[in-house]
Amino acid sequence: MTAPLVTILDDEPAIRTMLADALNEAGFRTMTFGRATEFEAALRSTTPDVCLVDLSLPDRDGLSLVHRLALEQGATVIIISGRAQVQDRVTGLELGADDYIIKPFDPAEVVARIRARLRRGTPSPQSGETARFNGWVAHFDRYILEDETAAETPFSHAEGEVLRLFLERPKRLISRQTMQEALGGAASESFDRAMDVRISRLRTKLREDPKNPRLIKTIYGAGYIFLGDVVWG
Amino acid sequence: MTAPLVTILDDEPAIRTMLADALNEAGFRTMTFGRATEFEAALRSTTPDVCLVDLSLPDRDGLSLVHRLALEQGATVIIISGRAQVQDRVTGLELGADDYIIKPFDPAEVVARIRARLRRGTPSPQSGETARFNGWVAHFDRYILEDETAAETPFSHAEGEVLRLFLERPKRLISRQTMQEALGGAASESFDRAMDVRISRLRTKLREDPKNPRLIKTIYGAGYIFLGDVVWG
DNA sequence: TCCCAAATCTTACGAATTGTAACAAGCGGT
DNA sequence: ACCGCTTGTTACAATTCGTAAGATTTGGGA
Repeated sequence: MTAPLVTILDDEPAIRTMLADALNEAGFRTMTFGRATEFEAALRSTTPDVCLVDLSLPDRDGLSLVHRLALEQGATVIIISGRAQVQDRVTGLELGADDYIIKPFDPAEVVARIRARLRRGTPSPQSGETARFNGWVAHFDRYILEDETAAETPFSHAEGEVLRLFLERPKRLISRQTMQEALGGAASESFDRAMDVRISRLRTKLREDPKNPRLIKTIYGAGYIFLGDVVWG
Repeated sequence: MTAPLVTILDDEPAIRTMLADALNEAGFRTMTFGRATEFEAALRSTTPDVCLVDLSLPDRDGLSLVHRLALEQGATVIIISGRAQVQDRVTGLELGADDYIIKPFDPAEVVARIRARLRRGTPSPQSGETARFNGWVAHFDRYILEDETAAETPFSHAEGEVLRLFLERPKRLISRQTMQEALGGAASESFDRAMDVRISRLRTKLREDPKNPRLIKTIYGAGYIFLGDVVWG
């Protein structure tokens, strides 16, 4: 568990050292750059956990750099800028920045904001065609569930909807209401055991022990939680 | 693929409607609350994607609410506050908030910041899942209590709420009052043996000797004290 | 020490919620 | 039309959890 690496890209040396000092003090590793080209060169051999980027760079348009970093590389980007207009902040964030800090700033806040980003862990896999979880592989393109012995169990469309919902929000409470909406959407109000039946059938295919389900937990009066460790792809 | 749900908790109606309008305009679903108790009640049946919380609430300390939301429920929390000191922002972020926006704010920026959070995907609660104490391991993610022989005893949601409360404040008096509020939040009203029953059932699962409880001790006329040596993680 | 009222514990019961087997309707293929 | 599969509906079983009420404990006063 090495310390997270934070890169600092700013053309003012004073700001670079101020940030680097504060971050080192807080237990991070740091790398500083005065020009975008240096920074980009370094990116080829390192993957920072968080990139601090000043928008006013001499050699390159900061925003397009942010865009590339965030969208193409999936990096966590925090903009530091002297431009304080709301519109600047909005466009910065929309181009993919994770946060936008205005100069002058307090290093303590920068540290706190970096920590807040890191707490959430890095990127998030988005849903695709297959997902692995706890020995199972779900193939949504083939409507097949595969166990660790490669035995295949087909699942239906309705079951797949429920399963996908669970796999997209693992370890979070999914309320009955949101599940209703996500599925048929038709709010047939109180008389809807349909959802329960779908879940029951899915549980059977996942070979859940009715007395002690390990993957799909019921929270009485609230909803369900899917407890698998999901990896999409 | 329903629109993300954003909850707004603020005691000023003008701000609530301003935010709700902007967010609806931007394509989000919204729910607004003027008091923390209402909000907490709603949380039992819904899981918002992002929670906007104003720190200056009439009926509860906003920071502790943020802490609970962020750490225990793993929710994405954005603080909106009139307190502009750096120290306020740092503590807010350190307590688990994902962002901190200062009043007065521009709704467009709020929208942009919410989008930035959602882009990263909604995280699942990572920390605060298990706690060890006196030979037991409580798995809050699985709703299971494990003894030293690895035998598993499931516990219900209501029991888990009580257990979590104890494990968070070990060796400190927890008054009946605070326990009531921490649990259902339901008004202290008149007859509330419900809490006693929850505790009784929890004691049974922890195999407490009724004559001589070692973990959950009753302080006559005051409340309870949990005596275990708790290690979280 | 003994007694009593308040506080707390426990047990039983029931309303609400959830699980699931069985049946029926719908749909596509033969 | 028949068959097999999917999926909703219904009916009933199982679970959760609060309420009620009697049992037990506590602490103070006689």
